[in-house]
Amino acid sequence: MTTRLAAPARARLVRGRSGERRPAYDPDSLLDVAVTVFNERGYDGTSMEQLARMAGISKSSIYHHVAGKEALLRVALDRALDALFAVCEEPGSTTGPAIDRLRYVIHRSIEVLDQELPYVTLLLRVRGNTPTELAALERRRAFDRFVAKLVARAAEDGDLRAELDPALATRLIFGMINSIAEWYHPGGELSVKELADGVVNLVLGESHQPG
Amino acid sequence: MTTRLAAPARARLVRGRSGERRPAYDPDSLLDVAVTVFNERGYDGTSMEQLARMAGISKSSIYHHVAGKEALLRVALDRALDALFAVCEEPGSTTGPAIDRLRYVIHRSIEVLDQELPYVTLLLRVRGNTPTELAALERRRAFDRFVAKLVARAAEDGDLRAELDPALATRLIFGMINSIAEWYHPGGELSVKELADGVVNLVLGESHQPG
DNA sequence: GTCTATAAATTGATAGAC
DNA sequence: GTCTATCAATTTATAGAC
Repeated sequence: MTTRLAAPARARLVRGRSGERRPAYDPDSLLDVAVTVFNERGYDGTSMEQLARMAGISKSSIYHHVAGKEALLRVALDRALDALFAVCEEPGSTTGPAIDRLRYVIHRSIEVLDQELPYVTLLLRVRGNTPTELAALERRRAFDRFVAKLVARAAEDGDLRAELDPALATRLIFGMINSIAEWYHPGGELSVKELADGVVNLVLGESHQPG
Repeated sequence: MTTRLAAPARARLVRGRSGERRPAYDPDSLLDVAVTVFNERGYDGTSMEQLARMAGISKSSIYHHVAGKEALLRVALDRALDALFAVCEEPGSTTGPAIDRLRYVIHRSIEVLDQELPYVTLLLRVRGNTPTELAALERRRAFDRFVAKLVARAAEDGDLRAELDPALATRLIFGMINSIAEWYHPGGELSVKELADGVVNLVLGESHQPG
């Protein structure tokens, strides 16, 4: 399945809603294209030439919008990481019993996956080949540590069904959550709520999220 | 963590156990090196030059052993897929109640992950950029279908704890299993048995594998 | 079975016109 | 903001000596 992106028309002048002409490409729409192609072919497997073809502009035009290929990657990865860390700041993640916080973070993480799927998918595939990728991996590890603490506290409270080492449980649970990016399609038959409830049900033995 | 592989000595003549001289490189040991580097930097992110440096031989020497970069990938992916399909043929996967077969396949899949970790890891990261990769993805889907049938039958028998759609359960469970490749180290503190029991415990609600 | 040298194509990125 | 033309470096792969 090769996604066909912007027809050349998209790169040309477009009529705005009041009829004015405006440039078709801002950095954001270019980012959308780039992330889609990166996810399809892998970051290293994508050339600027391919990127340009999919965006419907020439290779050199891309450099008018962004500093280079790695800058595109950095912005994309930060978008995913910012969304994940925002969840950690929400009241549901910082107040109440650890097991409830954990359920909340699992639910919200899956919602972030739904809302920012291409960006999170890209993040999950980063290997650490460049400074940009290493920085992203370090931020991702910080998120993992936040969740691991919740799991450990829920285990101390005796609220985890499975008798599992908390660190192992964290890895397995978030391994499951992250794997969703490989097949989930937002807006499809399976709703985010069904999906999140299913995961919580499977790993924590509860059917519904309170609230 | 940049793995340091073969010292140059490895590429030179080596004394066999009876003192005879023999060439240091056969296709198999080259494959081991290649798969390690592919997993570290990604297949597309690895050049033949880097491969040669890690193997301790020159770039052109590699072409004496294999047809090219993609041939190395194909052999590696087949090794992982052959190991997974072998599990499907084992008696534990083909006889008895579906829930027992499922438990068996989960256990054995994790054992394959342990025994063939670099090869399975590489398989799990394939994106479909080349004919070789597409063929591997198709074989992988065939394995998924085999497991999905077991989950569906176990659900029909009423033997699945979670009230989940079988296809969804399959994806979540094997998403969890596959994610193990991202952090697991064979021969470390966590044994394969503990790991497999932990996964089965978490998703099927059982602590031990019979047998 | 290894090497050096090199081919042929592709890569990320820049210069400068419109 | 887009383009063509181009660069320097890198990439996969081959030729041919030892």
